[in-house]
Amino acid sequence: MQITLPDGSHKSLPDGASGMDLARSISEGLARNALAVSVNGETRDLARPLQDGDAVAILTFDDPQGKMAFWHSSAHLLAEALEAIYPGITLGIGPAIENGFYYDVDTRNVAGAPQVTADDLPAIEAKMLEFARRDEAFACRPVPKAEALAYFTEKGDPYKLELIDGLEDGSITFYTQGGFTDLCRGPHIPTTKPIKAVKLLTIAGAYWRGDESRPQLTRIYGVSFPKASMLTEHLERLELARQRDHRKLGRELELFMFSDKVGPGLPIWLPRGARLRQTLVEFLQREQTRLGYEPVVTPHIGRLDLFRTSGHYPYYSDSQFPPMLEGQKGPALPEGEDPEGRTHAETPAEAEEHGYLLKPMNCPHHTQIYAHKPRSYRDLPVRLAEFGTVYRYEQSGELGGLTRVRGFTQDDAHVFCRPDQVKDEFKGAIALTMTVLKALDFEHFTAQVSLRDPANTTKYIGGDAQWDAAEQAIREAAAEMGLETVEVEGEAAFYGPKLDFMVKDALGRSWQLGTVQYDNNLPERFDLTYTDENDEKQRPIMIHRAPFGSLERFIGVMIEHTGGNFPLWLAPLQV
RNA sequence: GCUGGCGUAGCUCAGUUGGUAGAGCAGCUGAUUUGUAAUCAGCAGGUCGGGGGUUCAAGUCCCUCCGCCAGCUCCA
Repeated sequence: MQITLPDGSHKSLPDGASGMDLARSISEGLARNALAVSVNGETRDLARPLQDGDAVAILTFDDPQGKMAFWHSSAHLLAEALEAIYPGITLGIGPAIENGFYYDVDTRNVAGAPQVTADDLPAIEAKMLEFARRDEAFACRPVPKAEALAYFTEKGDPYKLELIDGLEDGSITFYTQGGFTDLCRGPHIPTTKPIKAVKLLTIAGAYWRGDESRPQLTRIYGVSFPKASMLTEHLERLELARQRDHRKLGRELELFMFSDKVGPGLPIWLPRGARLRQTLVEFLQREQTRLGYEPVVTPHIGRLDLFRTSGHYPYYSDSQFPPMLEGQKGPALPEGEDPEGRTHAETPAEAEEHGYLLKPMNCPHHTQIYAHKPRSYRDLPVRLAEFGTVYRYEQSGELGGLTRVRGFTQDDAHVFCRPDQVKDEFKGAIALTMTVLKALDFEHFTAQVSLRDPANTTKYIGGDAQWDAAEQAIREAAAEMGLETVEVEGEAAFYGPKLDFMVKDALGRSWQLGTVQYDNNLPERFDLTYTDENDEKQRPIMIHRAPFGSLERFIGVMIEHTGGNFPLWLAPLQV
């Protein structure tokens, strides 16, 4: 049969040839830089014979699908090399990711139970390249479930068995290259040959299936390219990114510091950093004043009762600094979970405790400002803004630079409004956030709408109708502001859906900056009301919003975004 | 919190098989006034993250805390 390729050239294949055959023939030199083919847009399951009318595309490394197939194939190559060097090693999963690939492995059953360390990586790379040069095909074959189980039982690989257990019989495929066979859906490049340059970058622990209670595997991260020069460029880009790391620039530009004596995750602003920060604050304050926000100021601590009412104490004790108790110290907190995934319910002894808590957020305080006098529907929306410093006891392993800290200042505001004002308030908050990002030259950010988990609606408070309305209001507000969003189910807070702005740092890690959140929980808990036009009490909706998110994280990301070359109006050191 | 790596002057680093700490830059003093970070000379600066142990002797070995980094888990 005659295949017409996208570049207009023709290729003869025997009748009944499959997509795999085509891929194989292309890799033999028909098309330059070809890595893979897709048939009708699909890169998997190419075993089917090609038919007239099939749309065939040749994928190169520049095509996202081609790149993914390339990296995924590199992950298999990594596994093959590891098996060769560490006989008896057991394998978890090995996918392609945004910037390369990884494989999770367990060396417990290897003779001597060696740890794979960074020193071992060059030898593994060498082995991968050695295998790659053999030009082995990535051969796909469907396997009945029973046979798949038998294969990995024989091989002694519990992780693969667990994976197969969760698969439908008939949907299982194996990929084999050389002497290595893996459970895999594909897609892969036709042969190992194009993998010309490999760099294994880091090694880290990762829980099996992301579950803290399961064994921790060794995860080996790497990248690979079809040309050595591409790897060199990639590594140079990584190095440039490291030069922009805000922790490095923050020290060199004398913007902020940390002190072991003060404590981990507690940034200290140096004169230049404080000046920069102050300029940002003044900028946002001006914008907010124009938009009808009213500044308020509240203390850094509050009574335990305030946080009992808000629900933050003691449920989230794990992520808070311990309370300052008056009188006797309270009992140790018991283990346990409640349906909302909170740490534990309050014991009678704890309910008797009196004392104060460093505020983990500003909202409970702000509810008291709203509640200090009767509110009319004519007063709404009430917009209370505060640059409020909050304290959260983040896990030690999570701290890093300015992007994840234990004490930080939110450019917080809470809007108390009527249900019919929700959409407009979201629009206002989105507009403000976009204004801020634009003023600071952030062009590339994403926005995520976090919705309920449809599979588990019981953990959310409030009725379906209210949720539907809130989710719809956010969607419409974003659409009307021209904001492109990605919707993610199951990411909503238990008290309401939210909209988050995300940006990436120098190392490609995604951070949430600005946020707009719908809340029907705190108004209920604090029994907030307003009087409507019929002289009846109504419950306001509360909207939390922070265009920067936190000053610390925002400035951290901004340092990396600008490489320290701030817009002139922000530069702390002027000529 | 977990796995792994790391922790020597303000910064970047060197310190060989354990024998009582070095360099460059920055700083200070003096000289030089010279066309784009990087002139010359001199000086100062470290209880080698903290504590404990082994040893005649520890930056170097062991234990234990603390902190930093990568990833995982988490992120109200």
